[in-house]
Order: sequence, then structure tokens, then C-alpha cells
Amino acid sequence: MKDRLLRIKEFIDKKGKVSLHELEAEFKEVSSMTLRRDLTKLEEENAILKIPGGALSVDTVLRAKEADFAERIVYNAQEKLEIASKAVSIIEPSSCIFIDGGSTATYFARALPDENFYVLTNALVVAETVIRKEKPKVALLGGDLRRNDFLTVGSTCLDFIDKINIQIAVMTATGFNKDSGSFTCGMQTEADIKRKVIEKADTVIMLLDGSKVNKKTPYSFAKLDDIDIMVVDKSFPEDLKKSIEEKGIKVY
Amino acid sequence: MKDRLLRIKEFIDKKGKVSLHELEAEFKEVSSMTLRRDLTKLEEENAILKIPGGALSVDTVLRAKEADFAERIVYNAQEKLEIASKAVSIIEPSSCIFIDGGSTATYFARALPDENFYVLTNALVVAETVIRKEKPKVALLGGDLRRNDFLTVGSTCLDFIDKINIQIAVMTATGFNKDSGSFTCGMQTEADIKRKVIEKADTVIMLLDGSKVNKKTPYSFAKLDDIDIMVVDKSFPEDLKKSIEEKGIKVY
DNA sequence: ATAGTTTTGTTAAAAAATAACAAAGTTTTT
DNA sequence: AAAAACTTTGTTATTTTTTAACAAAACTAT
Repeated sequence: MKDRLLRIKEFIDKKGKVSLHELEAEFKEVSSMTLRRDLTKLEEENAILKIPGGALSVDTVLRAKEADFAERIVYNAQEKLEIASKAVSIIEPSSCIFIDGGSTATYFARALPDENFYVLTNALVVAETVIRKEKPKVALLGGDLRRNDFLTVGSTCLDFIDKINIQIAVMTATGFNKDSGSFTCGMQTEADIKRKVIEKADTVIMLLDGSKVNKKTPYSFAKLDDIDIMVVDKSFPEDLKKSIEEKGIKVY
Repeated sequence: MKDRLLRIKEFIDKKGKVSLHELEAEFKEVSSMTLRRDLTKLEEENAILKIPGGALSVDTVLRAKEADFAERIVYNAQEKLEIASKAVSIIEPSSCIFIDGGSTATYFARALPDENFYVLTNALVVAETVIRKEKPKVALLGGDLRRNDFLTVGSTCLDFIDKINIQIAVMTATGFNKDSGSFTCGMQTEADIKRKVIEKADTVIMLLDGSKVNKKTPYSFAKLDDIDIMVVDKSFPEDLKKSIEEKGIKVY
């Protein structure tokens, strides 16, 4: 006779989601207290998830998450998705890409096809997103990890960039100053890294949604002249788009 | 001002797991009933998971799943927890600690109190676990990210270790050879890093559960002489424990 | 066999979730 | 601009779920 824990896990996996009452009906041979204790043990082993009044199979959660990939809860998700898919179509396979931090860049990482890219990044979330695919290689810049945005920064990070070759840098900005034509972000350490990456990269792609235009943040890390390609969403002002194109920058 | 739902989701994502009480403390402007209702809404959108007494970030579940995938199914969770809590009690606050990869080390990272430690690691899962706390600083070794275990490896990683000071190294092993007294792991690149870390560390603590004894894996990275303290679980053979203590190694 | 350990069931107490309803705040309609 | 309709929020009471404590049963290892 099989171990009860195992049978409970199988039952939950099969159902996806069970209430304690369903478990009681299925496993009449033991008390509900024992079933509770069993659930606790299974949860400690990460085999299931306890929820109020019952349990959930871990796989159910994974599936729900996949189905919900279009994430409604992120601000401007639609715009970011639009930018990400446009940017991905520009990238050629098997290139060596630096991917910046920030949510737009994360969308880009998700949209990146499962091909033999070589991805460099200082964003933990980006690294994790890409390594979950099958083919691309990922290198992570080392350094001090920041608490709020899960980015590595610092001098070791800068040294690392010195040593690597970047074909394409996929960058983001927190703000864009229309008058000076400069891209800005909120932290000096972040600006240092962005600047160095842009310097080393053969081609610089800037992802920018309309909400960033004329948003002011303290540190400039690049001017329009520094970048080669810009990818924007439909909320991006048409006239600004034209004046940027006149400077010889491709705008998608 | 940001939508409260969004702020709650961010708070949960950052913490990984929150109790309703933590939410109440964070969002004093609304009643706990409102917070409950918010959690229900977020759960309906698959943005979070409700658990008894609080909520869980979906990403946490995903990560737990990944982590288990890397090791085998964590059936020794209890033992690992036992080792982790013993090891944590040895550590003094505000020290500079290197934390190795592997599930036992991850349990250690979780158990680490929220104090002003300086944590170094090449394990993504460890880095994320620690940075979710409030106080400790985290530095991540850069390098190539491995797909199966989310560890960074490679020469840049080794260079990084050269530059840093390590007071305490909290190490794990995949196997321990009783006869030769050597600790082993399954990958050369991993062994390189472990070796270098042990060399640089003032104090080396080895976490080892009984199931590792006489399990053979190809690469040796340390001998008993190299370590100072060993933390084991109750399934660890008593006679072996004694013979190790006779060599001047503290065994907890 | 028997002492020690683990597992299980029962009960009581605590904590959490729900439901119901009133109050405050929004939006829509006129 | 006022009123009606609707939504969100807070309070309280009720129900349900979870935890804790302890004793009985079952299992282990001498």
C-alpha cells in the first residue's frame, strides 16, 4: 500500500485544487487533523501549497501563471509589450546583447525568441527570465545588489563591462528631456553603468514609451547622438518622432 | 498616487510572502477588511496567491519550484532546516559571509536574521532570498549563469573572489568521502569556486546532512583540514562525528 | 516484553475568513 | 447643482478554519 502522503499529493495534483472536505471524503480512514498535518508536511517539501480551507497543486499555479502572462497589473503593460515585440524583431539571432534593467526591458527579455543569443545583464529579473528558456546563454554582471530593483551596481560591475564585447545594447531610461535630447535615470551608479555599456556597444537600441517624455530625473547618461535605434509605442508624440528621425536615428 | 492594489502587489512581490498583519502595518490608511478584499481581487487576477493568514507572490512559488528542480525533490527539508537554524546561531552579526549554492544553503539564507550582514554569493536564489530582508547588504558574483542551478561560474567569478574579504564561508557539498575525508561536488567550475572561497575565508563552516555521507561525486574541493566548523543533522552517524571532532573540528 | 518514539485522534482555544449592513465616497443622471 | 444609483470602505457579529495540547494507539528498537 502506497504511502498516504504520496496518495494525497497525487489526489491534489489530479484535482488541481482541493478543499479539506474533499480530502476528508476521499481519505475516510484518517481524521481531518491528520490530513491537516499531512498537508503541512507536503507543503514543507514544496510538494503542494496550502490555501485557506484546502490545498493547491504547484503545477496548477505554474499553469495559471503562464496563462496569465499578459499581466494586467503592470502599468502601461500594453505599451511595454508593443515596444518589446517591435524591438525583438530588430534583433538578429546569435548576437551578443546587453539587456538593461526596468520593466520595459523585462518585457523585451520575455519576448526574446528561444535562440542562441548571448545575453549580458545586470538585472536579476532579466537574467532569470532569459535563463528559463532553453538556448540562450546568460552572463550576469557581478556587484552590489540593490534592494529595490534587483540590479547589480558598483565598480566590479564596471570592470566587468570593460572586459566584454557588446554587439547590441538594449537600453531603457526613466526620463527623456525633449529640449536637450538627453536620456536620464534616478541613480548615479545606474547612470555610470548605462554610460559605459553604451560606450562599448556597437549598436544602441533605446526602448522608450511615451510616458517618459519630459519626465525629469537627475542623472543624464546619454544623448540622442549616442544611440542608433529607438523603439517607441503609439503614445509617443509624432512630431518628436520626426525630429529624432531627422538626426539620423531610426525610430520604430 | 499609485493604485493601492498595485502597491500591495509590489509589496508582496518584494517580500515573497506576507502576513495580513504585515500588510496592516504597511497600509495603515485602510482597514484590514479592505486589505482582505484587495487580496481577493489580486488573487482573482492571478497576481498573488492567498494562503492562510496572508499571501504569497506567484514568483516565489515559481522560484521554489525551480530550486527543487535543481536539486532533487527536497525530501530532507526537515534536516536542512535543522542544519540551517543551527548554523545561523553560530554566525555573529555584522560579519561578512559567503553563502554557497544548493538547497541547504538556501535554507540557511532564509534562516539568516535580518541584521547588518554583508553577504556574498554566486547563487541567484540565495541573493534574492537575502535581499528580500531589510538590512543585509548583498553582493553577487558575476559570471556565466548556469541553467540548471542558477549559479554564476567562470573566470570573472574567480577574479571577483580574489578581490573580496571573507570572514565566514558557509559551504555545502554534494558528497562526503568518509575514508579520504574529502568533500566533493559534481562540476569542475563549481569546485574551482568553492576551493577559492575556502582559501580566502577566515572561518569555513560546512553544512552537511547525513544523506551526503559516502555519496560519490567526481570533484573534490576540500578536505577536513580545510574546514573549521561542521553543522550536521541528527541523521549524521555518531561515530563519524566523533572522529571528526578528534581532528579539532567543531561539530554542531 | 518493554521502554522509547512516532503517529494519530479528541478536544479546547485562538485566529482567520465570511457575511451583513451602515456610512462614506463616486459617478451618473436629471 | 441636486438627487439617485452605484461603489468602496469600515464595523460588527457569525461561522469556519487553524492551531495547540494532551492522551491513546501504533510502531521501533532493543
